[in-house]
Amino acid sequence: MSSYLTDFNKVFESRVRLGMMSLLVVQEQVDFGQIKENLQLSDGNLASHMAALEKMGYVEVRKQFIGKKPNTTYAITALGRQAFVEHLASLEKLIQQIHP
Amino acid sequence: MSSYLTDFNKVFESRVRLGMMSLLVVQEQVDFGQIKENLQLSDGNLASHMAALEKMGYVEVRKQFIGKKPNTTYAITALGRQAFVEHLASLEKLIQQIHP
DNA sequence: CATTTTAACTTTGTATCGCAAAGTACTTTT
DNA sequence: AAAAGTACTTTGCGATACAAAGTTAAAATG
Repeated sequence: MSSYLTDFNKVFESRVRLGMMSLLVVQEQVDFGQIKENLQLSDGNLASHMAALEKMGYVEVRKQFIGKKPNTTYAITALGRQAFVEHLASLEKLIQQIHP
Repeated sequence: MSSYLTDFNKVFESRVRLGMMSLLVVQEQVDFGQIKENLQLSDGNLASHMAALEKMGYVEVRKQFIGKKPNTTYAITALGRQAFVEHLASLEKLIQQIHP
């Protein structure tokens, strides 16, 4: 397989996880509600896709209380940032190869 | 969902189909063997992913004999080229938004 | 002529995925 | 006490991905 394809990260082949990482890479803290609204996901779907990113070590969870309400925020890890940036670089490379 | 994500084409969310379209968009004729070798696919996997692209009208099949051997080549359609270029444009847009 | 090979599939079986809906736990608001 | 909010987990089901094996038809080989 050509290198620019093997470089793609399997975990980012999902529209939902791509969207999550896109939010997390530009904003250091994103909470459950923001992600849910922005990506229009059900609670369960959000949780399971986010769990996949956590499992890879790409995302960290922070649980806190805001006032009296529980609040879950997510943050990208250094590893996650690196992996995502590399994935985007591979995409860019593919695009370059196709219409330089 | 943010627009740059809804614009993604579901059929191109697969590494294999992305690879196929990448080959087809730069080379007008690509045959079964070339694709198989380039993407390292089993016959069956190749055929079924290609069938998905055909079903969308993105790819055309051309069967012929080269000498005495049967030969199947694939070619991108105008529709396929358009869809793929739009998909790449959405990816590019995402990348731009993330690190302009 | 019979067997094997080649090309390109199709079928089958299995494992994984994606998603909605429902259920859970704990707390707060009413 | 009951209802609602937050963040899940579980369940169930249809779709997907893949390898492996089976199929078809012609060609090459013995």
